[in-house]
Amino acid sequence: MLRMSTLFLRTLRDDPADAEVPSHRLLVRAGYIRRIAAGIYSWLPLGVITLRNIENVVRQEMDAAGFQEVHFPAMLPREPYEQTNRWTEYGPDLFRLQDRKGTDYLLGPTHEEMFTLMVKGEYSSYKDLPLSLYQIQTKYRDEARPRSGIIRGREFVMKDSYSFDLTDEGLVESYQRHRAAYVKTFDRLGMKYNIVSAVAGAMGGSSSEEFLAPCPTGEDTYVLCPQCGYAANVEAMTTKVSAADASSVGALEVFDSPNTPTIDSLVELLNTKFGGGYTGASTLKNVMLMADTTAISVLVPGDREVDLKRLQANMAGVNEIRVFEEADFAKFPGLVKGYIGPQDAKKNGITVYADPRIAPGTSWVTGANAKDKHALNVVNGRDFEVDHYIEAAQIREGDSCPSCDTAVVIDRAIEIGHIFQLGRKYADALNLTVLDQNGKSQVVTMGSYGIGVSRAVAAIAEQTHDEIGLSWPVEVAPAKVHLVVAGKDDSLFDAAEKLASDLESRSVSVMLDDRRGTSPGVKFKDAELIGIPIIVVVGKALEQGNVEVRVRKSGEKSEIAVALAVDEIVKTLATLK
RNA sequence: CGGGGCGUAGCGUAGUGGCUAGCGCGCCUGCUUUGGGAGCAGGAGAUCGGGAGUUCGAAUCUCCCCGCCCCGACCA
Repeated sequence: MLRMSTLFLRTLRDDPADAEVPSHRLLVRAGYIRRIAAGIYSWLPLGVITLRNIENVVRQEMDAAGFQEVHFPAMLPREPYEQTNRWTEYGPDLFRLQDRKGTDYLLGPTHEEMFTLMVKGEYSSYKDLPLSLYQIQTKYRDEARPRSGIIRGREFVMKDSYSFDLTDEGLVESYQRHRAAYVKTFDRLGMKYNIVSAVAGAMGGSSSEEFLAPCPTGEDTYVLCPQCGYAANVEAMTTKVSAADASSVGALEVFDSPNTPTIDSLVELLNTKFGGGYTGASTLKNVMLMADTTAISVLVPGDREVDLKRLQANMAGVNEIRVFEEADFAKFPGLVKGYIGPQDAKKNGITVYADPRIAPGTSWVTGANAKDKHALNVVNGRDFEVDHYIEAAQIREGDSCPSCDTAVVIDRAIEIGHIFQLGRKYADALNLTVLDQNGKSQVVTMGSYGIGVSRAVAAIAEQTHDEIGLSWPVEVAPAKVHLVVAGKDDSLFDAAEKLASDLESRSVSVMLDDRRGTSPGVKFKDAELIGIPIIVVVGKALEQGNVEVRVRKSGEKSEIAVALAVDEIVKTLATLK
């Protein structure tokens, strides 16, 4: 039982000045967390209990799925990360340190290497597979910009699992088992979430999905189809455009277009010169970029920007994409800034990437590779060639769903889970092999699965709070019942003590506000701020032998005879999520 | 890393060169009060982020440094 008379807790009446998003503001005000440094937080008793509750739900569901818990240190030696090249690849996001002898260590940002090596150390037969291991552990990433309280911290608690299989089919099965376990976990945590397709990215995996908790303060943008349920991270959204028939399009025509540095000014000129009907979407934008050391041009419709994040996510093996600078243009004298078209790309030694919207046979207005000149009727496949099609254009609300053509909606969310099929990258690098039935050595294939446990505290707070405070789902709350003594009479305190122990004997955890001399108003405000799902008031109604039961989320109140209160509360709890 | 903002008691803040750095919340003592952040009286609590400088005099002006927040870049 938590007693407020002695609980290490101080609620704040004012919002902390450094907190902006609701979860951060309320978790600090209600005394769950305190900031220590940018992106680094301490957990006070209420916070620790809440975090543990989430951990336990996660742990129970992992165990129920047959995955086994292990634990690694947070501080790790350099060598394994050297072998997978991540000591270098991870870059400045990796916290590094040295011991007294000058030997390098790191604080683990994720533990693929350690899990791979652990399995390698114990297992060497196909008979031992499949295997899934997990841990709940503190991770460290020196984020360029920690933000939004515990939504993106530099130290955070994560559950990470890894599956080990002999075959690709086995990997798919392990992946599905993790997916199912995640569904159960997030359901129990009372979260709203969408499972969206994600880009596997540099990790080299094939299939990847994210569990996104929708909320306005989320940092991830995703599309959702209201018709068929298609959901994808913006980066993974695909565009379905069919080829056009260009046989009736006239020959390419170059025309004078002075002073048309922008798409708008070009469209205006087109409409004056060639009659109405031209829009930004009629024009073809040529964006020059450096993909590592290669100069590329990316084609998108003139009314859309290139989404560098999407482009990068879809460009395997490229570390850095940046826009052309003056020095780059200087190296390609054939490119006339502001008047670039794909027609001469080959001649200029430029690799052409095009968004799928630039379908074969489509006809465009674009630069003519000469100052103050544009070209009309520039047809893909006839007047220029595309080397690679790639999802590059910015996605908009109303774009059509790739599976059913309905207009999609765009929403924001917090990423709370990510599952993906890693494949053999780490097993290869660290030489994790087992003998198969024929006695032949086979490289193991892996999956990797994460849940942001401390982030889930924030995500749940974001999704469930209201204007007066937090409002936890039953499984997560630091206690199930917040018992408030409203009044000064000893009989009230005695009745509350009795009710509290009766509840606890029925496994209903209680936080008892047994503070003497604290006014009822203060106790009510605190209860609402702290967000325990049921608030029971032992006060003036006791004269009639009643207590008042309030449901935090709905605000419903009812008076119940003390004798019936425990049963009634147990019943009410069962109806709440 | 680029842009913007900020740093005064545990929290929220006032104070643009001049007296002992002010107020609210919280905290301590006493009395009163107890169903919606109580009242009165008394009290404790500050290296004004740090350093250097300008000045008779600096929280306030100048320079350097540190830290924090927001937007963007970045982020399996």
